[in-house]
Amino acid sequence: MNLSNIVEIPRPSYHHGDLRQALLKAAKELIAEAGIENLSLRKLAERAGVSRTAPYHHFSDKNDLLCAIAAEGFRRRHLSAKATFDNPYLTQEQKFEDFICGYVRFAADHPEEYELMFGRSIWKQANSTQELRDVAYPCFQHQLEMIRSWQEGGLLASDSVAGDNALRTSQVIWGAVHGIAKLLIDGIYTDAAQIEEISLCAVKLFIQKRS
Amino acid sequence: MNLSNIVEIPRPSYHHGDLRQALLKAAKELIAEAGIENLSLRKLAERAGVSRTAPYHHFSDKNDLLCAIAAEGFRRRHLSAKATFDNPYLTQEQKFEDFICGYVRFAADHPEEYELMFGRSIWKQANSTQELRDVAYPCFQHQLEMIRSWQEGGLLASDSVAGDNALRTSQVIWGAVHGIAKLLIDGIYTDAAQIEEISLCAVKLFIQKRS
DNA sequence: GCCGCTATTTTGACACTGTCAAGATGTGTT
DNA sequence: AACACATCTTGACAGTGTCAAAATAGCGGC
Repeated sequence: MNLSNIVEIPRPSYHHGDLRQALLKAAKELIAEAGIENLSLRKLAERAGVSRTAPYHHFSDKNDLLCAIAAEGFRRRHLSAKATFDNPYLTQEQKFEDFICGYVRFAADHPEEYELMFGRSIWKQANSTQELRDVAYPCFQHQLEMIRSWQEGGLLASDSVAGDNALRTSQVIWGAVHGIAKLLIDGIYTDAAQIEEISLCAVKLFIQKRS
Repeated sequence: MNLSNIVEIPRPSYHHGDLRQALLKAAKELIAEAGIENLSLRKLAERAGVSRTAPYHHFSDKNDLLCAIAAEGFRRRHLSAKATFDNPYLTQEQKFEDFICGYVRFAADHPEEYELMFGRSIWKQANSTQELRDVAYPCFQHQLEMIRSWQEGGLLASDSVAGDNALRTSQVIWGAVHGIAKLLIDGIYTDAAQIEEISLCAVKLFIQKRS
């Protein structure tokens, strides 16, 4: 009945032509150029060629916009991690190594986006959007499943500890890559040249030794 | 010659009576109350009972002030870590466990201060004060020495890896506690109730297994 | 083809921020 | 008493996030 669906346009949009998407794109550019703390809604609006308050009809808040960008980052990371883990041609060890190294490299390659994804502002005090949580939690969950599988495969230790073992192990290993990434990004006592060495050292430390 | 040194006052100070110290104190209070991102120099000045721009005669910058507070945090943490490590009545294992648990507990107990110490703003792009670096680097160095000692004592693995082994191991372990602390503080996939369990799990994962 | 409804955008305004320049005020030294 | 200097205040500026009200554009129905 609807004659206008010959060409599929997700949102015809009245004035601008999908301002929401344009804003997200411009925001990512600005963040890549000058960092998150230098992103202002006004500069963003200007780059999108639109007035200061126009963004407020597509995002309730600055926080809302940041969450949307962060959600994209989680989607990308999740897909990438899944691809490696589901690759049937890789051994357990290779998958684990790729998880560690891939995680740190992801953060090092997109420092500003990573900072946004895990910077405190969007998670602290219930600032996180429903959308962000819907995207991020499956990502966390997937990490947990991978760890559990590596434990069952004997690659990672699974001595009895208090509480859920796989969860605890997952939190520690995630903490490790997260911490390494953060220290790297902030340039504290490390620099980009050591990424690979540190990641591989982490792999060695975590893998169950067998003599 | 100087008659006024009967009572030692570090800085007699003209009007206020050591405003610098008062500002640091007030700043720590405000941060503890409302978080770092809600600290403004104007509110700070008001609480200290002083005009908006008065702080600029004691700190060149907002960043300068933040660095000064962070430096205090590093001093405290350094002393605490040193005390445990130098305690002759503790075994290697106890010291290592205390290092891991103590680190995470420190962050969990003073989340705002920890966020300040390792929040990106003061380290990124050469924002760090000379004072801050002078305090923080010995702190980092001490961590490295502890790790090296635990490796030599056989508590931690020291398989040959690329580059300086103790340094790499130290970066990984520090990364782990740092990451765990960050995830905890930001409330990502964990909460305070799991601190001890996670820390102990980390200890178990890192300690060299002997069968 | 015109009218109204609603989605979209703009203009104006407010309170707040960090920081600078210039002036005022107190303190110690000569 | 007079000067130099440390300290603090007032005024100002550009920038920020966000709200309220007005303007504009596109769609349906008549």
